[in-house]
Amino acid sequence: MREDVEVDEEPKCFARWDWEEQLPSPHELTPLSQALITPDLALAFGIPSSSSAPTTGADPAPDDVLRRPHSDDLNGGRGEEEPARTLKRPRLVWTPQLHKRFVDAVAHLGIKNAVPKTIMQLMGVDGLTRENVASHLQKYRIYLNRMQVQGLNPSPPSSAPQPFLGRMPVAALQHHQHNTAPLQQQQQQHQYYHQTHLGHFPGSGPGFLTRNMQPPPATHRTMGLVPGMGSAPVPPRSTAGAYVNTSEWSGRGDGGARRKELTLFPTGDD
DNA sequence: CGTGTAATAT
DNA sequence: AATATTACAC
Repeated sequence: MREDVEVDEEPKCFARWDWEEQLPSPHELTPLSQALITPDLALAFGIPSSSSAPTTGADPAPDDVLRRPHSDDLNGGRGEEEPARTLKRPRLVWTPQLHKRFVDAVAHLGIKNAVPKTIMQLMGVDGLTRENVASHLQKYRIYLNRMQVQGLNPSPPSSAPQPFLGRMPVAALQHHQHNTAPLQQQQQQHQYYHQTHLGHFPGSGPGFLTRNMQPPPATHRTMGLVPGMGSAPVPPRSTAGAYVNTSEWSGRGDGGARRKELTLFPTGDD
């Protein structure tokens, strides 16, 4: 009597995420998304507060970057193209830069006020969902607790504190420290994506950076940096770009479980 | 409806 | 292993 337990295979309906096609009109989305942040705070973080884009005519047509070059049909020109709107996004890769922004946001909000939605808004990284932040926040809290307990615990045996993301030099246990960073301004949300099947890069040992290193050389523009300007102020915040990468978890004995990952690039000063 | 937490899934 | 997803309580 053995019931064959059917493991629901994940439908091959990924390969695209409509978040680049169906959304990013900053003024189109629900206005309540940005109402929870005080303009002061938003300004400090360089978040585009509402639809004010008085950028001195720097980006008249932001949509072109968002459009998907139809030339990416590695499919051969057939098959899946309208798999409904139930597409799964690739897993988010929490790069140190992205995590930095997360920690910054949490630190500036104060642990008490740091809730997923607000954190997400403060981070100002588009493509980032509330679930992403919530999941990360959960892990982050566990990490903070570990550190607290560890400090109060006489655990003598050389037990090195387990890092959060490889290294986590940032302590955000303190409450709101008002830090008004002299940010200049921001620009529109420019998403740069690049689909690739790079597998993994060589030359990396065990560690979280095994798979999220620098993006392929094709993905390092539209970072909002002023071209060769010594007086270039702070690079505009919000989103710099994103790319998709296929990586694997356990490369040995597991059969190579590969999945798509989404790596977002916040413009980091770090 | 949004959040916190634990359990579970991929 | 790192994230996602779910279930449930609040």
